[in-house]
Amino acid sequence: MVEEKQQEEELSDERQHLDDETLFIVSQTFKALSDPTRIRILNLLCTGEHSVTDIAETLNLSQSSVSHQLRFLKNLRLVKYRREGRTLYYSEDDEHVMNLLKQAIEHALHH
Amino acid sequence: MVEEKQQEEELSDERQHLDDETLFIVSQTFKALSDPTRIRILNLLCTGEHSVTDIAETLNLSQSSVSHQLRFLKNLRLVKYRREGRTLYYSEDDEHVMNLLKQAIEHALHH
DNA sequence: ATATTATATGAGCATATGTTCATATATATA
DNA sequence: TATATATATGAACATATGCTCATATAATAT
Repeated sequence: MVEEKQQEEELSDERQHLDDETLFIVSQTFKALSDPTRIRILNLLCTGEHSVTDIAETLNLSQSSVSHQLRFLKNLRLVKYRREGRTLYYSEDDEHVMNLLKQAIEHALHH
Repeated sequence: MVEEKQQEEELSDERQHLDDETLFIVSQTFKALSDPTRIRILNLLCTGEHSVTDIAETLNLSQSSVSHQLRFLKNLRLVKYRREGRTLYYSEDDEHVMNLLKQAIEHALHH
């Protein structure tokens, strides 16, 4: 009986209470998606890998700004890169987060 | 032939280029979900409606802070309220955004 | 070695954000 | 009307954020 009650409490806790780490991960994930520049970069990377210069030119952003944002996204493991000579090709690295972004874009487009 | 080409361009534009309004809506939506306090409030509202005082006590937050954040969420139409005497009961008002939050929480919990 | 190209990085700055504190508003009750 | 309760609001403040500018690093080519 006692065990049963404890398990119930743990279950409801698991569903309702968010521990600090989970809260941090979730908030960081959404923070990554909360900036227009990062959204545009990730949306571009949906179409395949792109170099830093390419991203900057395509989206009409400064090289520095793109590089800073890519570092941010790289730290969160949302993107990865591959080197070819002196060029770095960036691409998506988190299917789940890209899915969240796609869902939000689709929803916003259909007003 | 000309029409066909234009349509192709429109289609690829539709999928790749994000207009300013869409970009704004998407970034605002994720911004709402990027703060730990707001996440906790929305997560609590998953379990049903709650008064401002109740939210503040349950989550150990100041009444003012909760009220400010609820105004923020209300402006984005993510929550609504119903009055009963001098008490306001807040509840979810955007199924789609709550779904995004639930997905992110589930994903974060399963590490 | 020197120059060139691609990218990264740090400092500085303006703006945004979230909290607290004090107070205002609104409803209910004595 | 006066008081208590529930919530909202605005100012002030500290911190976070995103950009630019200048410069550093890294790889390649001459």
